Amino acid sequence: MAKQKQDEGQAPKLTINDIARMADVSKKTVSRVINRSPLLNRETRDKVEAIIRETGYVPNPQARALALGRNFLIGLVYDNPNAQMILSMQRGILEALHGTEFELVIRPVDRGSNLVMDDIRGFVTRQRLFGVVLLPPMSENDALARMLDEQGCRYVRMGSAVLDDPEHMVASNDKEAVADAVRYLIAQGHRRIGLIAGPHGFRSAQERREGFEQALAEAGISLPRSLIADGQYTFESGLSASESLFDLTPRPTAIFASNDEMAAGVLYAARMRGIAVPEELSIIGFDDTPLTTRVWPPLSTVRWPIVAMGRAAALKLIGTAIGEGSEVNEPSMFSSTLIRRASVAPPAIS
Amino acid sequence: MAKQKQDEGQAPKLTINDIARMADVSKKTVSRVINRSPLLNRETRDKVEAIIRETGYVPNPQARALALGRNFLIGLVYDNPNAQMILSMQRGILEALHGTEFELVIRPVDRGSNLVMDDIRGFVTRQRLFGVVLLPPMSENDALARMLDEQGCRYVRMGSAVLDDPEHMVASNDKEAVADAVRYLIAQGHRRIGLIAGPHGFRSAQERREGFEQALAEAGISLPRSLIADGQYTFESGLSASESLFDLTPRPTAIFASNDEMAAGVLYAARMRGIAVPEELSIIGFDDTPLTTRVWPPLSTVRWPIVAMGRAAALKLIGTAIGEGSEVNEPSMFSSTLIRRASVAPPAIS
DNA sequence: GTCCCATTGGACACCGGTGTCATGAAGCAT
DNA sequence: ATGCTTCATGACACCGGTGTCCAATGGGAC
Repeated sequence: MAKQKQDEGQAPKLTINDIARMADVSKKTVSRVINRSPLLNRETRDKVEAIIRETGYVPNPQARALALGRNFLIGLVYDNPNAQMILSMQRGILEALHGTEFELVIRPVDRGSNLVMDDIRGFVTRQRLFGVVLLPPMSENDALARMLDEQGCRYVRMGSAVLDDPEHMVASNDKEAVADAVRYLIAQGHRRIGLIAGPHGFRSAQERREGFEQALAEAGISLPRSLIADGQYTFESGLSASESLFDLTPRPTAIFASNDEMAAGVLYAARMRGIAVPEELSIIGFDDTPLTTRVWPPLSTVRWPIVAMGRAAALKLIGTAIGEGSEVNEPSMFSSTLIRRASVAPPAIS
Repeated sequence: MAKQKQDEGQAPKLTINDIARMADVSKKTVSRVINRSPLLNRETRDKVEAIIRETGYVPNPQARALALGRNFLIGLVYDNPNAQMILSMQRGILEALHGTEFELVIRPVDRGSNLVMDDIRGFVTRQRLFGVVLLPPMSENDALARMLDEQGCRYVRMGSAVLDDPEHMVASNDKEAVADAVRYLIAQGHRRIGLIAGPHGFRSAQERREGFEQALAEAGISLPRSLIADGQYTFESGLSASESLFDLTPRPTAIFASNDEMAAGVLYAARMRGIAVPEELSIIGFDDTPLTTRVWPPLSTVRWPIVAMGRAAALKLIGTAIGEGSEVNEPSMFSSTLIRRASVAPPAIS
């Protein structure tokens, strides 16, 4: 059977012992070469390195992990409808991991389920993950953070929130960014501005709402409750939330949606009602997903540096591992910026 | 230092020896319990299981992998602009992996680079992956398949292609699905139908093109070369490809774009030119991404069962591992279906 | 009562690396 | 020439599981 496998042409896996034998040194010496130990004769090192290169030997990561008592797997935990965001995050994390021996293991979870906690616990303990990155809304769960601490699993939370714990948090200044966006609407002449808020319990939703309210307050514009509609960060919720805003008299001349999916919903709803964008209605979203440039007119939005934040999160995690005494100097707070596109114009003279 | 770590409240990791001591049996017996060995006294089993449950003991996967000579990591290799597709694929794979001890490790690669091959080789050998799922266009690389064979790494390719190797392939019938879509356009009365093809070298692009040509041939409609424009599966390429089709006289009354991104590009281009969709131009895309329902009018498209295909791919991979003699019976060929939305209408009477 | 077999559990080596410590050789001062 | 330190290397145990093989136990057939 074993022989048969060989016959299938599979390369027989080399071990450190094979290399040691070929180089006529002890396995420990080979181990020293692999780990760049400084107390090695240059000659010996070269000899062993040559053989490693020739044979294409790669140390077994499982054995290494076992001996070292830690492994090289980073987990990404998410529950989020925004595919583009998650993929960008994955990309950022992987950029940071590139060239290291870390790999990224992913785990989408179902926030709706009561078993999330157990699910994640199983995830980190079963594989003994080195660390995890938590995406919203998981990152807002403090019990989860405690559990990870207990399990001895490092973590970094991604959030659009206050920076209560820089070591474990990478955040963007959503509040200020939204305030900027709304100031822009006000500068264009809008006074009746609707908000489609994100789900209750999401810190990002709350931050964005506060930014919205702040900008209006600054300008001395009153904000009747009716101008705030609840959304769920989904296209459909944006669609139905707009309906209620459209029914108001007078109708708002601009709407800020707490994410792009909902902004697209607003645009779609406007189209169905025959409301011209941007002439009769200005729209601003949040996230700068590709969707914003696919629809007509392209949507103004707030862009946050997802990839850079993912990279920073990963570096925070592994920094403590590879950090040679140097502190982790990754920035923890990132700035979002307003992207101006054709979905905003001054309100029609009324 | 070690003590300090304890003080931080990290749960001390239990080993099989701890459990053995507590249960007053040998470690091998504990191992037997874990692996559900059938030749165990019921009493002993219960006793050990109780202790495992109480203590929350989880076997160290690295040690397990080392002893077993194989690990429990599945890789997903992709290079693809379609975020939604990749995420759906991840979801399908993870559904299949759920409840097993396998985890999913992801690796986006840059097809443009000459180092793709080395990159992937490094990926599978460094981590000694159990197997990988290859997404297009990686799945079309036969040299890659050979390399994986050599490395002793199982693989399953996802493709929209002929089923040359059911054991290693999960495919959808793109050709027939596209032919159906085009037949639908013909049935609506269209005779001048443009094609925006996918990138050269992509099997999916070729399949879709063949389906397109086949439907026209069936209907006895000639296809001048000018009605075929090249695209790159990106929104921008769809945009510019449409320009050349719009410049034709007479202008095509319908366009089939080989994916949704490009179809969205067509729609956008039409909007800029003031061409009404669907009155003056019908559009059909491919993939059924959420984008299709966000734009106006919603795009007709071809839906393929991504999640199910991902699940099938993963089951194929691990089936050989957990398969207790039972052959892997996952279907290898999946059907795509035409989704009719508002972007198609009979051509204007001309 | 004896023998044999089936059942159950344990001792031991092993997977492929790493840490600890000892050993031998070389370099230097005395 | 001797004694000491320094450097390079190797022997060996260990990480936490699993496979092999053998011993002990108990029950049934004779």
